[in-house]
Amino acid sequence: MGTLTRHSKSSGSSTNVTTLTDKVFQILAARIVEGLIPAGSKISEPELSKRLNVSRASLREAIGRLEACNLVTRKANVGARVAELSSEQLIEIYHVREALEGMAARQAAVNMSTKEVEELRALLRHHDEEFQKTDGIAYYQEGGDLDFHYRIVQGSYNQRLINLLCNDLYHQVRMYRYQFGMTSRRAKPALIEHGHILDAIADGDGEMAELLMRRHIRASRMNVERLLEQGGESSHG
Amino acid sequence: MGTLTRHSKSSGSSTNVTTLTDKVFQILAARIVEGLIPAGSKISEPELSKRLNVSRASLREAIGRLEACNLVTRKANVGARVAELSSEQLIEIYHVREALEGMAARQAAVNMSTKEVEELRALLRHHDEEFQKTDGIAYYQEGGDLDFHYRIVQGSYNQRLINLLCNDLYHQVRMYRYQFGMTSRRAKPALIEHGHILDAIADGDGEMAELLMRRHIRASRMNVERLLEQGGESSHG
DNA sequence: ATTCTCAATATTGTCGGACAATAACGTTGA
DNA sequence: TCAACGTTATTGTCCGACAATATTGAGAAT
Repeated sequence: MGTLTRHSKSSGSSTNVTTLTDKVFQILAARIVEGLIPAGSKISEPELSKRLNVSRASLREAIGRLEACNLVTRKANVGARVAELSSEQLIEIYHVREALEGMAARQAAVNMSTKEVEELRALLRHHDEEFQKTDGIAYYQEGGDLDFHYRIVQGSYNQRLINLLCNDLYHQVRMYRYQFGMTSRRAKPALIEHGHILDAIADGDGEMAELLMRRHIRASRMNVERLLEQGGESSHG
Repeated sequence: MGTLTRHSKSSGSSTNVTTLTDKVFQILAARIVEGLIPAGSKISEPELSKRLNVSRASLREAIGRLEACNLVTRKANVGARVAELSSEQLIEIYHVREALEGMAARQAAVNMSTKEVEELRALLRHHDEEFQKTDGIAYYQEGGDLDFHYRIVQGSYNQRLINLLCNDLYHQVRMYRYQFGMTSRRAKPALIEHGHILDAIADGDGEMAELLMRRHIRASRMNVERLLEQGGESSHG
């Protein structure tokens, strides 16, 4: 197990994963994000290439892309290690998200179709029902929240923005969630805020959409900062 | 010429360029940015590896990084081409810069040292003198403007922000400037705006710094949009 | 025993060659 | 003219090799 069937024709998979390097990248990215490969651990090229049954060349290209996504760090002649996640970096990412997703919301207000807005509204309704049913115990989150943000970003129709957020930052956001799984008591307020953001987008009010999105992410960041102060200097220096 | 002396010990070079792949990347990035390799042209691995005197493996890793910087685009089994620059993409980049550099200015207002602020002020004075001397003919720009923005970004001390802007976007910004060399009639207003941004930063007023920086970049974008409408649907579809 | 030095070892960076899969191209045939 | 086909070139991938460097461990000096 854990081995790649070489030259398999990506049978019915999801995204357009064509080359072997793509597959290796996706597999490793998933494992890193989900913590299956622990943070800080070394990535040995000889070992991994054997375990995945791919050549070192392909593996190295995949590692290169992991580095571009900040999922691993590399030092020349030493090798790659799974990225360590400090709380400082987490905060940095929140600041970047605030800026980038704020702009995404602004552009989504202009560029999203009414159909897309409707679908997103339906999604929020669904999330709300889920939330009522499980009564805040089981979180709609872990996908739900990111799903909303993801769609807003897509709705900006700004390809640069989409790449930055969906190909780079979201990997890391998910990684952080897996690590210290702070699903926050903010599930309900977040849901409400999502609704207001969507309202502004439906109105075509880009300025308001950006303002609300930024406030939303800022609140999330401050919540995390609070938790970090209180709870744990557990394992990150 | 154009050949790499293999295994040369990076004698007294500037940045920490250690591996061969690093050098190849830098060389190609520079050539692409400066238009020495024309936009849209194919990047042939056999040819380039011969001309640069490096192996295909090293070259491919370098190309991978170029792709991560959006300097080339790649299609599986087809190869890499130097990124085409449409006016739409240029506008997209401006939007991203507005968001990102606005945030950078906000954080710079908090994190820049008084010494750094002083140096930046001196730089602006120098730019102003240059501008007076050449009386708006020769532009202080092409470096001057980017230099200012670059320092603000550095002053944010947000590593994520720094990476995004300095490693990815600025390459492309410079590329666009080389291509349609729009040095804008906005040199003087830009200088004044830079001053005001710096004032806000010196005051530690992050909100104002962000607002001014965003307005500054927005004005630049609108200027470009105007030029694009007027001047040229020359060579980008 | 602790620390320093230096040699043995393992890993990375880089090379060259090889081959399959695919795309680009030119030729032939209708 | 245009479509089907075979040829060719390029990319994706593999393997094996070696130099440069980092890491480790053993032995020597204090």
